[in-house]
Amino acid sequence: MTTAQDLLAHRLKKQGYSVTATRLTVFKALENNDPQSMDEIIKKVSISVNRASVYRVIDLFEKLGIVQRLQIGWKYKLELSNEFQEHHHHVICLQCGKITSFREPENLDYLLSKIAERESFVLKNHQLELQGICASCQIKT
Amino acid sequence: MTTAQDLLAHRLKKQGYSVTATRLTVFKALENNDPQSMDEIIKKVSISVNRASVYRVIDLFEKLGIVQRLQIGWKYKLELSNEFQEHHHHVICLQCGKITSFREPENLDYLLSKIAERESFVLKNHQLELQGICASCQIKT
DNA sequence: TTGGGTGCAAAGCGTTTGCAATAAT
DNA sequence: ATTATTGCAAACGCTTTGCACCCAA
Repeated sequence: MTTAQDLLAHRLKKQGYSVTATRLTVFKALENNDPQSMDEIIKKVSISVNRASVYRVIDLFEKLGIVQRLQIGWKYKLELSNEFQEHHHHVICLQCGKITSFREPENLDYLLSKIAERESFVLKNHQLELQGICASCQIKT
Repeated sequence: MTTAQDLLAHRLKKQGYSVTATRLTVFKALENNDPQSMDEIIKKVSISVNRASVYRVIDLFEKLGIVQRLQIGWKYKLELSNEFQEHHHHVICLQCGKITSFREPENLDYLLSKIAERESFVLKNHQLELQGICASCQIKT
């Protein structure tokens, strides 16, 4: 069985980067988690990893397509990319900031391929983000 | 005939804000333009408007739903929101950064309303952004 | 062994803020 | 006249960088 961490190690080596404790630690902080702010990640690993290194690791991970950033209101958050967890989208509550994930809607791919074709683009990636008011915030007011 | 600037003035007054030269200037810098970085806007109006004021105006505009921000790679860009120019989405070329707009795809609203319902969210807004390689960059390589 | 990776502290840069001057209603 | 708005310059906070040390291959 291949774990996500094996996949990470393989990916790093393939691109000529070392598999280090620092990189594994940051990866674990991201694994199986909702999108997190840089600050949350830094706090989570701060016992063993320096702030500057977190930035460097995230930079590298993004360059290698291991993490992706997501705009949540004014700030961005980070999460593992599609290869490391199933491709999905988000609904964000405008009131409490709660983030819920949902799977790729069925017809979306077809919809997007048509658009890309019309615009003469070769499609590489896409984001679909929804904002609204979540169930519990609807009750509150 | 009602121009976009009339609409802006009306919107400001309705919410209890003054219609000032500064706000009009920033608005004009945004009008009929592709998404711009904060820096581009600042440069464009710098003869008459101070940097700090641009930030304050953009803040206000965003709070009032007049502008929206858009994540383009690492940085964000700003453009007028749906009320001031037709609701639309973007395709961004990963190679040259060119941004092309396209209209709301036909079935998208229905698709999204179903998702929102399933997640018990009241839908308020959404973004759909595509990334790919544009026609002229496809030729280059 | 040796070149990439990391910690540390300092620098950089986009953004925000306090305050006095100015303009809008 | 009164209150909101703006310019200015300083402060702030997130992010990046230079350098010496350390560790993976």
